[in-house]
Amino acid sequence: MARRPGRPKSGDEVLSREQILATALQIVDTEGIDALSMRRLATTLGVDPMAIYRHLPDKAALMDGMVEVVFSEFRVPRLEGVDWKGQVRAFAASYRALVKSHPNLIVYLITHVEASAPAVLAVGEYLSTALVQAGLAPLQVVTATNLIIDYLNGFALGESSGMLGKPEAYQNFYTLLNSLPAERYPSMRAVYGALNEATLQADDARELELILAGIETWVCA
Amino acid sequence: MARRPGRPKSGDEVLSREQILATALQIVDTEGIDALSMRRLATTLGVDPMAIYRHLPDKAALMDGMVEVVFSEFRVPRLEGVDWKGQVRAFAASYRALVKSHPNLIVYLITHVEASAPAVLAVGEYLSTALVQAGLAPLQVVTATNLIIDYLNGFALGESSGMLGKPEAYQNFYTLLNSLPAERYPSMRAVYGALNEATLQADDARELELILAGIETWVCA
DNA sequence: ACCATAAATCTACGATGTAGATTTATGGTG
DNA sequence: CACCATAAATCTACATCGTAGATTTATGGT
Repeated sequence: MARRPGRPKSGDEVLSREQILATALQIVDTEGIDALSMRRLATTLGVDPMAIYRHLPDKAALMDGMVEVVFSEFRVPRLEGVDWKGQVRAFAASYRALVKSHPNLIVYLITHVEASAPAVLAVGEYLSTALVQAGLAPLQVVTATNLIIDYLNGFALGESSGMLGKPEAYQNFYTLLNSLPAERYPSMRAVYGALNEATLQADDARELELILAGIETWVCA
Repeated sequence: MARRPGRPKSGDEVLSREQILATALQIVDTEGIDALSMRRLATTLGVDPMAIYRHLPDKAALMDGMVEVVFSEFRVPRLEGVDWKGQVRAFAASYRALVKSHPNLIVYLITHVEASAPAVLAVGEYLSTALVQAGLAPLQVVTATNLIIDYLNGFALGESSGMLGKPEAYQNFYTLLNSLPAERYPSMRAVYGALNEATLQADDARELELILAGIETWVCA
C-alpha cells in the first residue's frame, strides 16, 4: 500500500501504536463506532490491515487502547480554597467534558474501564479527599462516591443515546404526551405542561445539586 | 432443517415472532450477547437462518424486539398507603430486579430504550405521581426523576461490567490499593482501610437513600 | 559474507448479516 | 376440476469482518 514490505530504512517513518490509536479515535469520533473496522482503519492509515497487528494484538486491544487514550486526557481539576461542593462540581464538569468530547465512544468507555486504571484511582482519591474534608464517615464517603459516579455514567449514557442529546427528541416527547388521552398520564401532563423546553434544557447540573443537597444532610448530622 | 420449504399445512406449527424473541433472549441470558448470531439462533430454533427474516426485518429489529419483551415484563409496583419514599424504593427495587434478570442485555437495553415505549411512559407517570404527592414543584419533579433514572442506569451498568458484580474484584481492588505507595492515595487508604468487604456489599440501597435525603430537603423547603 | 530480526505485505479461512431465487403446498377462484 | 397468487420456509451466493500463516525486503550486528 503506502510502504513496501521489508525492514524500514533508518529515516523511514514507521507505524506507531499512538498513531494507530489516534486515527482510530478520529474515525470513531467522525463516523461512529460501527465505522471502525481493522480494514477501514488500515486504509485510512495507508497501510495493510495486518500491519496493525504488529502493534496491537487484536481488535479488543485496539478498543481498550482508545479507552486508555481518552482517559489519559482526563485531568482531575486542581483547586485551592474551594469547599467540597465546589470540588465535586468541578469534577463533574470535567467528566462531562470528557465524555462529550468523544460521544461515540461513551458506551464502550463506560463499560470497559478498569478499576486499576490510574485515572480511576485518581478520581477515587479526588472525591474521597473532598468528601472526607466535608466531614463524612468512611462508609458515607464510599456511598457518595459511588452515587456520583453512577449518576454521571447514567447521565452520559442518556445523553449519548437516550431522549436527551438530540433537541428534536423533546419535541417528539411533547407531541406524544399531548396525543395520548388526557386521563392516561395525568401527573406527567401536569408536570411537563407547566414547563417549557428552554427551562428543561437550561441547566445540566440540577441533578448534581440534588445529590449535593443529600450529602449535605450527612454533613450536618 | 426441521421443516421442509413450502406453505405450512393447516395444523402445522409455524415459527412466530414471539418464539424467536424468546429463544434469542434465552441464548443471550445463558451464553452472552456475543453468542447471539442469526445462524446460531436459527440452529437453536431448528430452522434455516433466513426463516427468521419472515418475522423480523433484520438483526436490529431482533435486538429491539428483545428490549421490547424485557420491558414488557416490567410492572410498576402498585402500592396503597405508602409514602413517596416507599414508592420510589419499590420502583428502584423493581427496576434492579428487571436488569438483574437479563444481565447480558443490560447495556443494549439501556442504550436502546425508546422514550415512546409504553413502559417508559408508565415509569415517568409513576415517579411523577409519587414526587408530586411529595410536594415538589414541576421542575423539581423532572430533575428528581431524571436523577433517579440516571442513577439506576449507571448502577446497573457498573454492576454488569464494572468493579461491582464480581466479588473477587473487591479483593483485587484492596490488594491493588495496598500495593501502592502509602502516600500516593492517602484518602482512599484511610476510607477503605476503615471498612471491610462485608460492610461495603451489605446494602445496595445506600445510594438511593442519599438521593431520597436530597429530595427531602426540597420537600421541607 | 552471513544471518537473525523488524516491519510490513499477501493470501486465505471461517464467521457474519442478508439479498435474491427457489421450493412446496395451501386455499380461493374460474 | 384446473389454475394460480400466496405463505413459509429453504438454498445459494456475496460482501465484509477479524485474523492466522507464510512471504517479502532490507537492516544492523557478527
